[in-house]
Amino acid sequence: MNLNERKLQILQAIVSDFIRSAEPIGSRTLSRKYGMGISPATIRNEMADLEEMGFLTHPYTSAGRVPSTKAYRLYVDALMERYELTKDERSQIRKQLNLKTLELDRTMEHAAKILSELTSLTSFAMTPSQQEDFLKYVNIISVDADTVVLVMVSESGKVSNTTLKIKVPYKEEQLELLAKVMTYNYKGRKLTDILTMDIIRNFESDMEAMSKLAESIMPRFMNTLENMLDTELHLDGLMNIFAIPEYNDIEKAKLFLEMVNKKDFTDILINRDNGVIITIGDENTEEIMRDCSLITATYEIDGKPVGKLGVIGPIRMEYNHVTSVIEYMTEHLNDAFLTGGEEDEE
Amino acid sequence: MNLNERKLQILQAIVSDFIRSAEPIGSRTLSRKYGMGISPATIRNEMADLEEMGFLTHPYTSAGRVPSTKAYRLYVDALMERYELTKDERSQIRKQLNLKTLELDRTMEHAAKILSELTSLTSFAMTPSQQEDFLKYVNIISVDADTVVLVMVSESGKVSNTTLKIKVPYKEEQLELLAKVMTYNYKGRKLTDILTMDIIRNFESDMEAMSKLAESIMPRFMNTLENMLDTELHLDGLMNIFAIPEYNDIEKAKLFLEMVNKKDFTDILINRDNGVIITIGDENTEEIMRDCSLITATYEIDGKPVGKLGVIGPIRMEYNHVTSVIEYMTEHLNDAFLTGGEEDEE
DNA sequence: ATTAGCACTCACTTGATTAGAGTGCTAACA
DNA sequence: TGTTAGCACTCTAATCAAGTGAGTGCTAAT
Repeated sequence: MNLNERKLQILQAIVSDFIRSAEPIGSRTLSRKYGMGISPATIRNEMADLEEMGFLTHPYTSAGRVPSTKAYRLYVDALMERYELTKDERSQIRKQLNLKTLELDRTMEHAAKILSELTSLTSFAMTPSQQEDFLKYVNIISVDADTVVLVMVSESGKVSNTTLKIKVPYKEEQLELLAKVMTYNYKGRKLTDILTMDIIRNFESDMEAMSKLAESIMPRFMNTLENMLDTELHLDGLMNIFAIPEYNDIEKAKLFLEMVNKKDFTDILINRDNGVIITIGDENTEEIMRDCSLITATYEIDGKPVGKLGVIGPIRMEYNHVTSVIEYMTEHLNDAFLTGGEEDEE
Repeated sequence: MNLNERKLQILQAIVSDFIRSAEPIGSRTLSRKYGMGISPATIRNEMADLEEMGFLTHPYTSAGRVPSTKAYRLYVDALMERYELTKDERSQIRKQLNLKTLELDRTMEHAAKILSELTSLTSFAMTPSQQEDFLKYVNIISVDADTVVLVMVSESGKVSNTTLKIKVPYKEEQLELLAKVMTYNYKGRKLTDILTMDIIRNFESDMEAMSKLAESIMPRFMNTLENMLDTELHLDGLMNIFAIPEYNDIEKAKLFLEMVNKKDFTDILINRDNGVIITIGDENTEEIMRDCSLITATYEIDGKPVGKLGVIGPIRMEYNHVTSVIEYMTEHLNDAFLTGGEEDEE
């Protein structure tokens, strides 16, 4: 038995109808709705075949048919027709991504927001991992008699700061000097290298006069450095889950929301391949995501893949629409980062 | 008709029972459970009185009684017995609040987390409004040929930074000088004043050589300054809502989650009085919060009330427990800020 | 190969019945 | 006069039976 043209047509109709309605669809309805010149009985026969081949299932004997993961996969790979973004959608994306700031964090926040608005799903955007980043500048600013702010800037422009109390007496000039020395020592080093460098010890002992001061600052310095390496995940459209019939069950909605808020979820995203990746239902290896579909895409800076964005929702999602939006967005993000916010003014 | 001792006792029993069980309670059950030596019939009579006085209601003729807002109010003001925190609870609070950092943001995040964990409710913590803050230091750091990071530190230790592209050519020394001039000009000024100062214009025209540079930086400087003035709200325990029977309805849970995520909610919190404030059900003026109770408290820095934290949940919440936790936390926060993170090490 | 016809299945709706918890009222009691 | 026992009554929630309708699978006719 093989998939002839008619079978594909029927399967296509079932999948796209089910994506819209979330209701199992029967032979009679299908025949009426998509009047393809064949009787319900014929459709029934074809459906039986498709079921045997694993593309359809039955919730119970006399319910309509429901597509299986395999059917969605075929649909995504071959059956679905490409969705052309409307003018409004395009302009909304361009407008919102038209970066006012070069700050990745805020841009990503925006990206997630647009994505969830356009797809009515839960979206996410990850800032890039900074593993390959270099330290650029360190400064220590005195705020108070015993309080200082430590500011670090990385090559990629990420800024991190931390406030701490100094328990040893110090002079402003000492801070300034220390900051200069730190900058001098660590400038151009990979953040990850600094964390493992012995240089810190040397440094501390070298500078007799300021060793106490350095001692009280270094642990926090390292700590903040570590934080700079963390990727950050922005979620948006969390509440969209409530509009989806599949999650019209309090328990399911809860599990979903807990899942995406867990750290595991970030890890899952980090470990996904680059490019636009769609995993449907039980194609997901993680047990908890078995009745979701996940679409992720990579965006690039200077042609290097650095962060990810995408959506997560029910298996029954509008794959064509969602992928179109995501593709358009990543292209536009890439551009935005390349041109470097040329349009930085009102 | 007035509230004699027995009526109060009965009311107290009803409220505390209902807080635990969420089920309307009848005379017979009450008599059995809290064996207060009077028969169900007598309790019924008293209940009828209490109902007439507006302390109890009936969901329908033959259901048990349910406390009204008025009853909760009386309960909170006079009836409930103080809850003593357990050793575990105390130590958990102290441990978690034992600030490793002096950063308000992170501390508040922690505070919200503890609060939601201990109360099983949705909690929040607000960073203080910076209206009374002063600018301390400005620096401009070159990251790239045409990219700079603007760093600002306020007296209170809040650090804000923003990255921007400079379209005019510049030298590192110019940046340094500009930063120095800006610091010199704005240091010690109230953030809000700087925003309205004419001084910017003067400054820009005074420094012929760098006016172009300044021009491209100033708008963003002002912008970031504005952001520094914003209060930030940390929410935690959002998912706790799903464990509460009152919100076992997908629609209600949704409304609740949307409410606390709206900006309005922050405004409501900002506008509340200082100290520990409890508003119960329809005591809340905001329509949307009519079937919630809100408990907020203020914490202080140097004896000055600056931020708020609290919980929001169903009217039927453990007021005694929650208020004890909140009180202990605010005290401890006050201390923590006063001593200034003395215990800043492992 | 396609289709009409038919018996059958199964979730869902509706209505009726019942059990149970609780109330309000009255009359008896201490 | 306050308290209590007794009783009729009310209302929800759970259970059950019957009916409805969309859908299926199979068979026989086209």
